[in-house]
Amino acid sequence: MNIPKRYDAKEAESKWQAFWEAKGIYKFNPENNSPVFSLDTPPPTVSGEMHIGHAMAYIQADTVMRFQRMLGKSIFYPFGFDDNGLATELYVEKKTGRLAEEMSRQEFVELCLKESEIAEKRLHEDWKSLGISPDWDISYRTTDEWCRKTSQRSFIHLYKMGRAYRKYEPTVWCPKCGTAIAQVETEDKTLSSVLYDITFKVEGADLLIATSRPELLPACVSVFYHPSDERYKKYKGKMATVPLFGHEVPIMEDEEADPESGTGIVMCCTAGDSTDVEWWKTHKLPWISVIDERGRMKEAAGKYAGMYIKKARKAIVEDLAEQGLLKGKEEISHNVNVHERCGTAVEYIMTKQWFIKYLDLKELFLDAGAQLNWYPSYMKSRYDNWVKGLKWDWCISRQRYYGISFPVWYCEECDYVVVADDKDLPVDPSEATPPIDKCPKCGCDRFKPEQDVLDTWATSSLTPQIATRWKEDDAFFNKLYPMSLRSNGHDIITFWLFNTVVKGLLHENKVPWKDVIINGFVLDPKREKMSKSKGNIIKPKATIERYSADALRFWACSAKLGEDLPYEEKEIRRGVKMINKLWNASKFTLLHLDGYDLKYNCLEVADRWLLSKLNRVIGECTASFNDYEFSTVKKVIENFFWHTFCDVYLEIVKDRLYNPERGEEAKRSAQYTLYVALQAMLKMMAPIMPHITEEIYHAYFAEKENCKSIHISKWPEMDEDTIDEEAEEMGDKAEDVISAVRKYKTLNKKALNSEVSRILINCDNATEKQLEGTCDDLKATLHAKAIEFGDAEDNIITEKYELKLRVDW
RNA sequence: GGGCCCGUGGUCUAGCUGGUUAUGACGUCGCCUUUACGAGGCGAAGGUCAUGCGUUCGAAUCGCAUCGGGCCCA
Repeated sequence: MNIPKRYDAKEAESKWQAFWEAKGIYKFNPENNSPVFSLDTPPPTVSGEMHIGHAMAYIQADTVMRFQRMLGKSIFYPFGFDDNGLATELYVEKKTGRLAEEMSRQEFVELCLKESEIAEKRLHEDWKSLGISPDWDISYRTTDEWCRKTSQRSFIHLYKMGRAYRKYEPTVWCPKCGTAIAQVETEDKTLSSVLYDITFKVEGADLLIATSRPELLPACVSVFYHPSDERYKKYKGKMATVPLFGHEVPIMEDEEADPESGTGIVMCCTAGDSTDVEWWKTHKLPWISVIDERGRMKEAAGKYAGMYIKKARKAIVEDLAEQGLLKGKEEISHNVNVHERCGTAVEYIMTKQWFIKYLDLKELFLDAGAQLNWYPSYMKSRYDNWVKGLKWDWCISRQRYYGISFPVWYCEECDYVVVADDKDLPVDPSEATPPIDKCPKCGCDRFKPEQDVLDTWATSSLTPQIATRWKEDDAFFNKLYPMSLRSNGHDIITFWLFNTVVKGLLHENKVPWKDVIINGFVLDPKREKMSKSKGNIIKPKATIERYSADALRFWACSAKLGEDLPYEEKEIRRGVKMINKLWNASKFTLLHLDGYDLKYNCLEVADRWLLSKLNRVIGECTASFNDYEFSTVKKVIENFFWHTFCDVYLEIVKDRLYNPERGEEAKRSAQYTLYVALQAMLKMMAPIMPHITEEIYHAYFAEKENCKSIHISKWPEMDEDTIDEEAEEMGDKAEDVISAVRKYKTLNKKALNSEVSRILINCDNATEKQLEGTCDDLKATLHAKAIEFGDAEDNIITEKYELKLRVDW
C-alpha cells in the first residue's frame, strides 16, 4: 500500500468532483424502487454571487442528502437557478449599463437571457466547488421553457378554479420601478421627515391637522379622530374644507386614529399608506387618484399636476405658508414602507392587477403549517404570525419587461379573459394568437394580449412542481410529490416557503414537503450581519482556495439549525487540522491493515472497549442525522475520532502491531478493530467531508467492499450485540490509569515514552480483576516494565475512578 | 408596539425532559520528538452559567420580572 505522506486537498477535491460527475454517483434513477428522499433547495439568483451564507446553508442540506443516500434511499436532489424577474432586470441593467426602456422589450429580454446564461455558468462552478451532491442533470432555470410552461399552467389552473382574478384595486406600487409589488417585497425603513400642521376649516373655524405628506391634500377624502377624543367630538358628522383645494370632506371617528400623534386628527388620502386603504374600504370613501405610475402628480392635483412627489410637496408647503395655513412644522423620523429592492417609498395606486385570492384560506394555511415538521420547531411561529397578519390577496402581476408572460388575452370589446390552451404552453400572448376566433361573450374577433408579466414568486413558489414534472409525467410526479425536505433561510419563510405552501395546497391540496429545515445566517467574527456597506463580506471561494472545501464544510456543520454562525478563520483552520489528523491516522491504520484478511479468533479487552464505544457513536450519529442535527454528528464523531481513537486507542495497540512478541492473535484482534473503526468513522464523516473521506476510502476500503464511492456505500449500522458494558468499564479504568501516569510523567518533565520500572496499583479485588485483562496493553502504552497490584503507599489518585497508584522510576 | 430566538472562562460553544467536580475548541502558560501526525501529545491557569425573585431537598436547566443583543412583522 502506497499512501502519500501528505494530502493535497486542492488536487484531491477537483479530482473527486470530476470523478463523481463522470461516474454518475449522484444520478437519480427513476427505476430505483427504494424509498425516495428528495430535497427542494432555493434556486440561487443569477443577480447575486455565492456568499458564505449560501455556502453554509447548501452544505448543511447536502450533508443530510449524503447521509440519506448512504442509508440506501433513492435520492432526488435537483438544482435550480433563478434568473427570473425584477432582480435579474436590475442586475442586467447595472452590469451592461443599458436601461430596459432604451430598447425594445424583445431586445431587452434577449439581453437578460444572455447575461443569465453567463451568470449561471459561474454559479454552477461556485456551487460545485462546495462539494455538494445534486444531480446536475435535473437542474432547471426559472425562465426556461419548462418553468414557463409550469408557471403558466399554474396560473391557468388557478384561474379556472376561480382563485386568480383581475381587479381594480389599490395596489402596493413602486414608483421608481414602475410596477406593482407584493406586500412581502416591502420593508420598513426609518427616514427623517417633516410633520406639518395644516389648517383645515370647519364652519369657519380652524382645524389643525398634522401630516408628513401635504402633497396628498388633493386626494384627501375624510379626516379621522379617535372616538374617545373629547376635543373633536363636537365635529362629528360635520364637513371640513381642505386647504388650497377647497373640497369638503366628512369628519369621522375611527379607533385607528391616534390621539397622541400630531394634533390627534388625521387626514385620510387615497392613498398614503395601508391605513388609508383600510379606511377607504371600511368607510366606503371615494377614491381620488393623484399619483401616477412614475410618482408624478396627476390632474386631480390641479396646478401641481406633472410634478414629482417631492417637488409637489415643496410647492404645496410654500403655498400653504404664503396663505397662512401652515401653523407649524416639526422634524421627525418615522417608519416608511419602502420597496426592498430599491429603497423607494411605496405608494398605493389604483390599477388593474391579477391577484390570487387567498385571504379566505388562512385556517387552511395554518393547518398546513401544522402538518409540516419544522426543524427547529420554533420557526413555525414565524409562519403562523405571517399567515395571521395577511391583509391583501397575493398580487401576481408586474408591469415590467422581463418575466414570464400571462397566458392571457382580453376581448377588445368586453374585456373577456381568454386563456391559452395547455398544449400551446408556454406562450407569449404578444407573439401568439388566442385559441378561439370569437369572444364567447360578445362575438368580437379582436383580442389584445396581456402585457404584464408574472411575479417572480409566482414561479419560484412552484419549485416542487417544477422538479417533479407536475401535469407532465404523472408516474414521475406521483412518485416524487410531496417532496421529503425543504431547506430554507429564516428570512424567506414568509415568502418563498409560504408561497410554495399556497401553491401546493391550491393545486394538489397537499403540503409540498414532509419536513422543513430552517438555517441561520452567517455573521462576521464580531457577530454582526455581513453587508456590502460594512465591507465585512467573506467570499467562500477564497476560503476554499486557501483551506479546502472540506475545511469549509467542517465549519459549516458546526451551527445548529436555525442558529446564526459567526465566520471565524480559526474555525476553518480547525477543519484543516481535522483533515490532516484524519489523513495521518488513516495512513498509520492502513499501513497495518496491508494484507489483512479480516480473520480473528477472540478480541482483546481494549478492542471490545473501542468497538462498544464506536457502536454508541454510530447510534448517536445516525439518530442525530435523522433529526437533521448535523452539528451533533460533527461534534460526536470529531471527539470520538480524535480523543478516543487517536489519543488513546492507537497508542494502546501500537505495541501489538509492531511487537511480534505479543503474538499473532493480539495483532489480529487489533487489526480487526482498526478496520471496523476506521471504516465506520470515515463513513460517518463522509457527509461532512466528502473529499478526504473518498480519498482514504479509495486507498483501501473501496476494493474490499467492492464499491466505487464511499458516498454510495452503506452507512454503518449500530450493532446492539457489540455494546459491551463490562469491556467499557474495564477499558475506562485502564484509560484512567493511562491518563494518570501520563500526567505524572508530564509533571515530572519526562517524555511520555520514558520507561518506568513498575506501576503499583492499590485497588479492590474486582478492579484488579478488570485491570488484569488490560495489563499487557497498559505496560506497552505506558512503557512500564511491570504492573503490580498491592497495598503499598501510593502517590497518585486517578481522575475518574479515584484509583490509587504508585509509579517507580 | 406584537411575535420568536439568544445572553455559559479572554473568544466561540456543549449541556437546558432539574441530580456528582459545567463540555469541547481557540487563545495563554508549562512540559514532552510516543517507529501516523510538532498542523502533534501530556498538563495548568481561567467560569457568582446576564441580573433579580420564585418553584424545589436540589436550578445553567422550570416559572415570572428586569437588562442587553439579534431576527421577523406592524
